[in-house]
Amino acid sequence: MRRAFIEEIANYEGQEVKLLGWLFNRRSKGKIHFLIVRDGTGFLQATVFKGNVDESTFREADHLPQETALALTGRVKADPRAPGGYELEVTGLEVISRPLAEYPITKKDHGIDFLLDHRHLWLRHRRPWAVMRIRDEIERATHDFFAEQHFLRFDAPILMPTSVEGTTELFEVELFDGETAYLSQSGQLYAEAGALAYGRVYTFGPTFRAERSKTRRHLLEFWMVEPEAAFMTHEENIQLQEDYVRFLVERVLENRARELELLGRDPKKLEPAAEGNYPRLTYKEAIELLQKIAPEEGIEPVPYGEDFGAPHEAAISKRFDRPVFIEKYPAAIKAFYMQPDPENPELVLNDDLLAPEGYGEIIGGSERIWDLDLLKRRIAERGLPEEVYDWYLDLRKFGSVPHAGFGLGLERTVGWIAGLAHVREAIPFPRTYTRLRP
RNA sequence: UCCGCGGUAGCUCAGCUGGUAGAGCGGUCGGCUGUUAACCGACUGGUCGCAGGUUCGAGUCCUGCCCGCGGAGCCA
Repeated sequence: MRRAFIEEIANYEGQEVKLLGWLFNRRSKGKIHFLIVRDGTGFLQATVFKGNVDESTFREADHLPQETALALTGRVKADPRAPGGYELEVTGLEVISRPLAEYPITKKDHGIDFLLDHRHLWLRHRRPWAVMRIRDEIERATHDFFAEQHFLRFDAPILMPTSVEGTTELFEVELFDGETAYLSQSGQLYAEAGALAYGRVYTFGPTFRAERSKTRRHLLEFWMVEPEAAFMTHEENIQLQEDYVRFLVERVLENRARELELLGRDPKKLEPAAEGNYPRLTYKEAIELLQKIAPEEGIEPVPYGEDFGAPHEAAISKRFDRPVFIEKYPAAIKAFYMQPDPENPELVLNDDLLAPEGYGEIIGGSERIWDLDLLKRRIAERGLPEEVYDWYLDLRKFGSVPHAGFGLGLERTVGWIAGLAHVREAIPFPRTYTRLRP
């Protein structure tokens, strides 16, 4: 008999199949027991009728605890009364293992703290299931997109000798003989080496920030996609970002509609982002917009020359139905490696992409300085130690070309697309300021 | 680090002006041939975050501490 996966159960209508999974919920109506079974690819209602199975199996089916591991056999039936439209009419039931204790996650409400304490089990439930399937789709779409665009997957190291930008706090790791290394906060500098070696590369890996952040947008450990391309200009960089984000949203709408529905995420809110034509504001225009809307939004306007806070980003992104670019920030408030704007050297050729509905920044990108002398000058101006950038400066000595790239925060992107209230649900085991376990 | 809120049964919570701690869910048993977080009945359940204080008496009032949640800053 064929083993069926719930994801494809419609293909087996009328056939006898075998299902391997776990008991998720159980309801009984006396002579019919309804078993809700999950197999990882989905959730399916199985019906056990008195008379279809022997007496002892029928009795046992009414007493199985949640999370019993099961092998079921039966016929697949279409039935409008079944959630999802299909169910399994059970003819054989084998218990593979029984829970050894009372399962802690019940059908009713739980607080977020309790659920995160039991994250290893909570992952089995519907909501995390839907989120992880959306995350998987976004990761897969990322690889598909960049492969089509001639990008090489290029893995950056995680142990680093020093900070990339010299600003954010780093986690220290002790190596041998008391030497200190740091966990990567960005793979960008290495991606630049990759871009000059292979033309177009992207990194996809974990990133660490030792900040005492306690917000819905921050994790200590998160995943970042960092494409970097030789000969790419600021304009092309922005176009690439739009094409990429648009592709991600399209793919989720196409392949994960059921998961979005389960999460209560209205796909109509995502459709504009799948169309493209993302609006563009310069930093200066964004400051002016904030001055105009600050009173009605109940926020303080930002003086020219300062960076936006989270409430400002939210206020701007709320004005648009799709992601919005903000470009050309003052060089003074941005990283040392960003290329000056030829039209105004006080500005840099950078951009942030803000997700709509107040989800905030999901991308930060820029054209990089490719002139050796200018880069050295910027390193000196920021008081950064030139010797730790020796290999990075080499990239400007040998065949230097204009190049650009960006970083996309995976959990923030998943959070926005899935409509989550907090990024901690966008990763299997979130690491936050107050949580290291499980 | 700062601001705000909270900690009572395995879970989610109620507990008023101080008077011997309660509901729903879960679990167990029973009933029901179409349930949708099924429903109905019975049974099961407590170091009221910790320490000290006021009081005849503290879950409730006071002081200190611990832990968590939400937000800010930082950023993706």
